[in-house]
Amino acid sequence: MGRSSDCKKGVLKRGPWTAEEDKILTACIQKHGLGSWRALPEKAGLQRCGKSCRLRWINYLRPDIKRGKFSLQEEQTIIQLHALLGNRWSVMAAHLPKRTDNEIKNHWNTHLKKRLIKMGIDPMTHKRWTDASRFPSGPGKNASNLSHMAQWESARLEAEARLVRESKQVVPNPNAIEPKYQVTPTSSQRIRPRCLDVLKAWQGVVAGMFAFSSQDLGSPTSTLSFPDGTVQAPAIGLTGNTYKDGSAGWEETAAELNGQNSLKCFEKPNQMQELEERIIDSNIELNGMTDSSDIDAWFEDSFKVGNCENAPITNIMEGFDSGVLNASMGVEKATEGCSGIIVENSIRWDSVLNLVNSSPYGSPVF
DNA sequence: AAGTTCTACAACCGCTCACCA
DNA sequence: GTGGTGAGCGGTTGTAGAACT
Repeated sequence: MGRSSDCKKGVLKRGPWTAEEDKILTACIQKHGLGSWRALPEKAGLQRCGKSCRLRWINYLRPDIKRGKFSLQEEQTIIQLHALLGNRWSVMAAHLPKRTDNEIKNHWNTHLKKRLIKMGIDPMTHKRWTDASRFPSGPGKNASNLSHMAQWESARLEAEARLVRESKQVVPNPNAIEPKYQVTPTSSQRIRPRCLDVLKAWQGVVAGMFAFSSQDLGSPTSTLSFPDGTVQAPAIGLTGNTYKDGSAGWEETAAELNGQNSLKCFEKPNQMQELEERIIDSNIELNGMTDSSDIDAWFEDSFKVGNCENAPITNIMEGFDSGVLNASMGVEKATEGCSGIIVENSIRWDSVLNLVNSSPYGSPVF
């Protein structure tokens, strides 16, 4: 199907937006709310197509956008999400509060992708180009992983489909803008899940791979320290977090855990309750790095060869039981897998790479 | 100082999907 | 069931400014 771009019709203005146009567009949206993008330019008196207005608003003018440099946490999250999701920028944006898909996409293409290439890592597969021996390639392991991956993918698709179904009944605002700008979506507006909860579950599982020692102060990766000290998990899209500039982040994500749509993929409510309580009670800790050379060094160091003898991937995947995502089990097993080891950055990133290698990326659904 | 190349990112384009008549 | 329409998504392009020669 498809249709021709309405931007081509007539003599509509194109190219960079002027401050005056921004002002007009913002004023119009403040006055009338978000309705039909197609009708908006005429309403506002702008010589732009609706599509252009939408893009300008979503990527630049929207009040809830955080601009500026990406934090290390954000970069880590992007890399991990990219490994899991591929180029699904909008889904990634849902996991990076106040960042737009366009911004994430640009940052990936201009920064992260290049850094990975520089380090000899294929940004598409997230595998090293050279040292293939580092990845177990025995048929048995592969078959095992594939089987688990199939389970995981099945569960993921099921949960995603369910969320989409449910989101059609509940009507959240898809734009996550300040209340004063919010409008009730029309029936024709598609409601997309703000955040795929199954990803949280995945991240919960992934969290088990990063049972960092509190002694590991050299890393900028934030960690969660649970009161009972049994499980530590990174704050990767899963929990509250604090950026190095002091601003709080991820509250929204944490808050979502309390929401009615949260973590429906967990069939056992007590598992989620436990996780939820731990998140709420957790102390967020961030080891900040401010110097860019430190950051580069860390980034490179993060991908240096290391090894965790008790490779957690298989264990984690075993946490999936017939499509039921048993995050708790995954965390425990993974934690156990590397217990007693002072986990260094290299090992941590090895885990990321290992995870990536076991991720369903590249399958038709991704 | 001038010309060239590189980089970052805003904006556009074409496609797909969901909704509706 | 079918086709038109609006909106969203991801890939790509255009361009301004920075860095380099």
